[in-house]
Amino acid sequence: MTATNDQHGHAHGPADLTRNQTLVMGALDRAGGPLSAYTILDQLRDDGFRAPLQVYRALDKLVDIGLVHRLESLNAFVACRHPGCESHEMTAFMICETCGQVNEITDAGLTERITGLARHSGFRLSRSTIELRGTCAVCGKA
Amino acid sequence: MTATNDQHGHAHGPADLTRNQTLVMGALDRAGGPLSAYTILDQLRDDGFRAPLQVYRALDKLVDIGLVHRLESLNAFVACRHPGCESHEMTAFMICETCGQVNEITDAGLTERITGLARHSGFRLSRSTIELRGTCAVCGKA
DNA sequence: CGTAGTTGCGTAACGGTATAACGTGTGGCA
DNA sequence: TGCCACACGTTATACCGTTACGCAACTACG
Repeated sequence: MTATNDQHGHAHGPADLTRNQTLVMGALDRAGGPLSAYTILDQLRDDGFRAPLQVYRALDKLVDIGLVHRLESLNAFVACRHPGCESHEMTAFMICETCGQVNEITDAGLTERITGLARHSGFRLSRSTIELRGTCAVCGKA
Repeated sequence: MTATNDQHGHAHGPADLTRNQTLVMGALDRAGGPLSAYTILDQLRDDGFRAPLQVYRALDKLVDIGLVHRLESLNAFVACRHPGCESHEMTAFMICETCGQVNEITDAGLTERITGLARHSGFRLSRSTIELRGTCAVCGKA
């Protein structure tokens, strides 16, 4: 296990993950695409994971930190492509229904349009889910 | 138009719903807001509904026709506010986390922005999920 | 020191969401 | 007549997520 994942550490920073959080993050990084919580659980049996809650607790924290996104339309989770960036509240995803590839995008114009719509209605925005389904360029060629 | 899907006879138009579909649609209309499939099931026990599949089959069809939307972030379903309009592939929802009110909106600028993003990536769009969470104007005043 | 508060962890049990697999009946049509 | 497509009913099961409980470790503070 990596040296910096610890319960006793006090570093502020994204590297400040517990063992379970590190394991879940690793599973998502290895996958390079969306995984369901139960798939993650299965992949971490050998590391001592036994119950869904171990996965969900880690995921909750990782989403909170901004290292992971939840895809509502898939009931799945995916590692953030550009962690460290800010606007995790307004991220859009293009999900290819053929190959399963997920493309994460943040577009200033889109963000502006949506915040404008909300403001216009007097709606105070806390988070947004924007998931586009279809066929990616590669699969579309076939 | 190939088939009538009404076992009792007449064959025209969007009002061409089966008994189960009509009952489910009625439940959603009465509610005036999102309902989970199991809530619908409970409400239709007296009409002979006994199993989730009866609800899900009706919902699938209603969503297909465009009379009902699915809210992915709530695992719930809501009657379309303006049935008959076309762009059901690009509808956005503002969901108040305080009162549960759902506001359905279609904005030409937003639609254009998103189709533009997709086109730019060579992504062929089939459907979209746009769900904004937050606090509505009424609840925000309190 | 002791005690209380906080956080993460492990386990069991459960509840909510959705589908698979099977069989029935009906109407349309070659 | 046989075949097909469609809606329906029922049982069982899979998948997703949470509640509730208790334990251990660290922190803060008197």
